[in-house]
Amino acid sequence: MARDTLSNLTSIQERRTLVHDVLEALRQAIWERQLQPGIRLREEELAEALNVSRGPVREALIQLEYEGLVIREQNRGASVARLEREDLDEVYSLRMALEKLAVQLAVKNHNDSHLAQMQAILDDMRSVLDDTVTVQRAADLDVSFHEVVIKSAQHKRLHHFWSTLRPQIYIFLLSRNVANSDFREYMLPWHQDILDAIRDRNEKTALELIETHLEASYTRVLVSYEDFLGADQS
Amino acid sequence: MARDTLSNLTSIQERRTLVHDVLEALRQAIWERQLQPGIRLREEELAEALNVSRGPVREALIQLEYEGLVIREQNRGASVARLEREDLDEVYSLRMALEKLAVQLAVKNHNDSHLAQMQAILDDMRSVLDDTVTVQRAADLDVSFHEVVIKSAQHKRLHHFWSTLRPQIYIFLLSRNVANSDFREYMLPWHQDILDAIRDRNEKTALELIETHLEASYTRVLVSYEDFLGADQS
DNA sequence: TCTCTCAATATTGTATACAGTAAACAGAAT
DNA sequence: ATTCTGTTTACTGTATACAATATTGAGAGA
Repeated sequence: MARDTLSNLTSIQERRTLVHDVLEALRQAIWERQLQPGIRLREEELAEALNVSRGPVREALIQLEYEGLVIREQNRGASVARLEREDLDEVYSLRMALEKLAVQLAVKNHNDSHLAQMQAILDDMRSVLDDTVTVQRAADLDVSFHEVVIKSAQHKRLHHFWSTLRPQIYIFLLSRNVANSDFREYMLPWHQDILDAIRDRNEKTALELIETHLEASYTRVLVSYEDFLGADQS
Repeated sequence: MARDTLSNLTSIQERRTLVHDVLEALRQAIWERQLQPGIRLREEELAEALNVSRGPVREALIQLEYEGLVIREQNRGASVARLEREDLDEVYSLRMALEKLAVQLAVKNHNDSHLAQMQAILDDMRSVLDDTVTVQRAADLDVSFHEVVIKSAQHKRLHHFWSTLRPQIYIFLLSRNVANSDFREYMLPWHQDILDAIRDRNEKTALELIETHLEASYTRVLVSYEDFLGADQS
């Protein structure tokens, strides 16, 4: 059999573990607010609901604690984290520090594949501009772009740290009101500029852009997230 | 009973879990190279050696993976991470990004307790200068000081991220040759300067100092760690 | 009525047992 | 000799069962 034939096969999906499935289920439930902030997460209850045993659930909860979506206390179990305004500040200040480092390295270390991935996401953004875009879709595209930037830095630990922050970033982005024009107006050009600066290996510009972009993102999210928190008190 | 009386009691030691004990045992064994890089860590073997069941061992291995001391692969188990030169680069570049942010915040957010803790560590450094200092003691003091700086930033997630990096930082610092004079000559004055800048709320100076200090630390560790890796090939 | 004590209960922490996967090896076919 | 294939083995992934802890509530005493 010719090698060419083989190389055309799409690689089989990597075998998944129950921990992985539980993680996805819980993250999504938290994102969608089916599991509201403060609610207790009993291992056995979750295990029954998801048709698995306590072991995988327990491991998933440990990882969710790392991701900041869950709080765990000794002998008292886990609960969904309440993300307050200070948490938004923490996440964005850390994000800023990590992404500044990422951009500096990306300018040096990116390859064509990274640029192509970024461009593909920008194309997706452009293609959905006319449609009615859901917050989820907008947040997906936004987070995805930044993740490629992080990847293009080729720094394993940086990527790992940022990935830990990602689920929380996603939560904050979900609070954005898509009816507002920020997505339509700014999402595409901002990210395009960042991509250009990375492609041109212009470190100074890239740094300035990521800084401005994240500051602006923070300001916008702050407003919508405080509305969100306020509306939640009911 | 008067409140004053109560507040004088030293808080009882927090009840420890087996995961905690296993973590300490494994970290120490890795630091002391009883568990050498690359060696396989079988859950059952470790469980027997430590007189616990596989559960706590498994959870400890998950956390050690987060700390970069252990590699885990699907259905293939865990092994002690091999920290190469690139890993040193990654750890130090991340450290730099995190500690720069920390110092900026520390200048604003520190309190008297933090300053006192830093000063206490400097006093310890001074008191051991004449003695023969072990690498462990030197690394302990060094890492401890930086941890207080991080704490004084009052940023939970920053502290958590840095703590994840700490065990690796410690490993690299352990490679320093204490016979060299760097510890005696530089350890104390450098850290003293950083403390002073934080106390004086001089952000610009504090930032410059932490940057210079970490660059210098990196350069010195790089030399000794490459010797260390080289000697290890035997 | 309030506080304290003590049992009952619920839930996590830990141990053990079973199932599934992947590497290692031996033997057969070429 | 070398490659393939089936079987074994060793280990992790998962489930279940037991122990320890913390919270709750009811009753006794002040």
